[in-house]
Amino acid sequence: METNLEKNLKNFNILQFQQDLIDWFIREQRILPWRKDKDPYKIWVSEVMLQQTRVETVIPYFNNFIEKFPTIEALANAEEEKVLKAWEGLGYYSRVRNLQSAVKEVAEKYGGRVPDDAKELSKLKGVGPYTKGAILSIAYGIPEPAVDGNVMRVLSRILMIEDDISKQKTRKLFENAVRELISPDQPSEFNQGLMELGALICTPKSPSCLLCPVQRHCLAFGEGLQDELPVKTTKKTTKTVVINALILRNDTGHILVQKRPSEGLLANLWELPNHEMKLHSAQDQMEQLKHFMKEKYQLDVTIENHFMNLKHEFSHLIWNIAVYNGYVSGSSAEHFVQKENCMFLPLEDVLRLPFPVSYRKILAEIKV
DNA sequence: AAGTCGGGGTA
DNA sequence: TACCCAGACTT
Repeated sequence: METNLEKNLKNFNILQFQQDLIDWFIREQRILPWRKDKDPYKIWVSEVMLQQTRVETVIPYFNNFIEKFPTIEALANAEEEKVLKAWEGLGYYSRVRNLQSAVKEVAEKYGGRVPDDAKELSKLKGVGPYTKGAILSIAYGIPEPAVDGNVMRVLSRILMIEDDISKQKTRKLFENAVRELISPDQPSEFNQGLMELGALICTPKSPSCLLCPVQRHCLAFGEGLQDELPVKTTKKTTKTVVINALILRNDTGHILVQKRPSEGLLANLWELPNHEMKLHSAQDQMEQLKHFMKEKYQLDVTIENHFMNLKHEFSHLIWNIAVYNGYVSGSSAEHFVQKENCMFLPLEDVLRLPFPVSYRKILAEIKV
């Protein structure tokens, strides 16, 4: 039984397509910091940073990260807190915790050399099908598919593939397509060419087909259907959570901060003491906050005033944060025990810790 | 297969 | 607003 993909590849000039794509990429590619050499470690770092993140956003983070952690050994031996600080603001923080964990494994098991084997790469934390293929093809010149969102969009148009790209299994279909198309001699340029084309020409909306170097190969353009592809179903459920947060000072003006749990949302980042508002409560917000501080920290706090409100949107969640100022007197605070994940610190020390963007915006408003 | 996990740029 | 971005992991 002939598949749809096989049918559409039948009259497809693969060699000419490779040459048109690769020639264009070599001619038009952007100058990017991770393209300066083929150090597998740097390629790896860049690929992890680029997951669900735009190139322009990544550039300064990449430069700073490589400056601080220039080698496998440097990252393997770094404190997690320093590593998270270098990732602060980039989002998806489990990426960098997985990266450091995997780098430690490479240092121990492979003598600090990034594996060039698909199975060994797949065992590393945070290295999925895309990142594995990107490292193999870009750093080692091995013809493996590296299918990301760009590649699925580009190839869905070129090959008229109408499968839903939001489905997990569809990626395998595109990997098979790439295996048919990829240049065995220049897999790095081929894979990067597909992604660069998706970023610069074959964009999600209003693709620049008149400028496209592979226009003559594109089945969707031939039919005028480029705007109908790719097929992607969307689902979005964003619930809103109301949060009370407290800037709590003690007699010396130090501020209470705590470290978030090691799993889940914003794992291992720091935050101000806070709790989720119970709606329909008889207590008002300030009463709930005072009660919460007594229950969790055994602190008798005085809420002074409302400081600011902040709305922070995640992909699937919205935080409405109401921030208050408060203080705790020495007599009430004297029994408080500083712990490594919960302590009073002077503001200058607080600012050295890694915070989510939402809390960093609050801290930025605090004067002295 | 569906849900979780950030943040910012763009139309 | 509603996508979308050089995805991976958990359930």
